[in-house]
Amino acid sequence: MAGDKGPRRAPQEAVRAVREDIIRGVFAPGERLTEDALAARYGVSRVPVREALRVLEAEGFVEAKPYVGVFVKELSEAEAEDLLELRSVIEPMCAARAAANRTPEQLGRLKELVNLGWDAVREGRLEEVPRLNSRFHEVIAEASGSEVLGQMIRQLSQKIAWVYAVGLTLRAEDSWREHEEILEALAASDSERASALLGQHILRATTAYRRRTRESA
Amino acid sequence: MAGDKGPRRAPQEAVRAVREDIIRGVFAPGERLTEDALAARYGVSRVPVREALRVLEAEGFVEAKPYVGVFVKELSEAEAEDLLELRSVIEPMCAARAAANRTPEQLGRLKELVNLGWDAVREGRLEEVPRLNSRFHEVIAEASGSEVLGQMIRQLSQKIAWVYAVGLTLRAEDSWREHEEILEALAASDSERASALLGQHILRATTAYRRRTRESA
DNA sequence: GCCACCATTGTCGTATACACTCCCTCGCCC
DNA sequence: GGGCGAGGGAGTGTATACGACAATGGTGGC
Repeated sequence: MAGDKGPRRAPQEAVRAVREDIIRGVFAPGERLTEDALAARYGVSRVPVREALRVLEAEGFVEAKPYVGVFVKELSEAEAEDLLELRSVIEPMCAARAAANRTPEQLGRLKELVNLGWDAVREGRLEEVPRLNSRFHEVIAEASGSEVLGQMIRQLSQKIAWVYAVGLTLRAEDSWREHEEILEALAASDSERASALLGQHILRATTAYRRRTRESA
Repeated sequence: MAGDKGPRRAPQEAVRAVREDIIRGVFAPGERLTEDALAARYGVSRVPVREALRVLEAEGFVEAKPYVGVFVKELSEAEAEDLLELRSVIEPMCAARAAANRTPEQLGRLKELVNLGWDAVREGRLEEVPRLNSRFHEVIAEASGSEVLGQMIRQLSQKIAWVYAVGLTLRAEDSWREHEEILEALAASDSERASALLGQHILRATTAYRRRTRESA
């Protein structure tokens, strides 16, 4: 099943697969992940799985206890707040550089993502929205031109997506309307406007998250 | 040498060891790291070394090319700027929470680090200063109480130390005097002062770095 | 003399096999 | 009947072995 497509780079694929499954909620927080089960699930040996789990541990998605096993981490309310606050200061910085350094190719990908996002929202396929949301922000990070900044944002964005997925998804239409405005600013190479819009965008997302978590409490 | 002490967790030690060697300049940027050589260097097999290299790749210290090998990354001027700017916004946030959540034990460790730092500076052992510097900031991150924030700062701090180590170390006395003042603010549970001082501290460090890199250019 | 092609070598990628540790269960003793 | 200790099972940690790919050097042809 998994061995027919790409025998070249198994661990990298395993990292993506496990991380996606964690974000999508296939593996619940606190759940124990056995190397053997994951190896069977992805049709590879234990060695690539081990490497993948190590990477995910470094990224903060799982926690490994020696001779016991790896467990999916549990996000507390406080940590979710930290993630959102962190993003609220880093993303505007990123957007300002993206407006200056973006390439036409990246702009095209952003346009495509905005279209896909709108379609998903209109057709009610809300389970696809968080992933598109993450990708939109990842491309902006890539467009900033800074590899360090991009890597930081990438990890952060993935964790944010996780937080959102755990607590369901709301505020989808507004979010994608704002994405569209940000795209326009990037197309016009307007650094200040892009930075300001992204700041507002994150602020509203943060507020929405807080309101939602307080409702559930 | 390595097999007699702890048979429990070899890869974690390998990660620390390789990262330290990269930061200390034992492995120069662009240098090729062979798994076999590292395995022999630390007295373990290739498997733990592979896991360690994967973690370091996720952290951004090395880059792996399939079937070719792993290479120590090369930091550009722009990326160094990004790291410093990133720290300048994250650390004050971290200091404010540390002032509120610190434990007496953590405060004690900070005091000890300040003393060690002063001693190292006075006795002219400047090669030890970057590591103490990193640890000071890492303990503050730990004292913030946020695991997510702590992990972010930890990675960031290590890369900053790397940047500093590559371009030699200056401004040592001022840095540790400022560390002492920050410590006082933390002891007094003064969130605002701690945050403000750390902001100044990072700003001055950034300025010093920029000046130094422009002098060398 | 120069360029292209091929063999060789070195290194990574993966699978298999074994040793050690933790946890759970069963039996024994108090 | 309850608590404690030993034994077995499950799973991780590590080492070894083999296959796959890229880089390099040599040889043949042009």
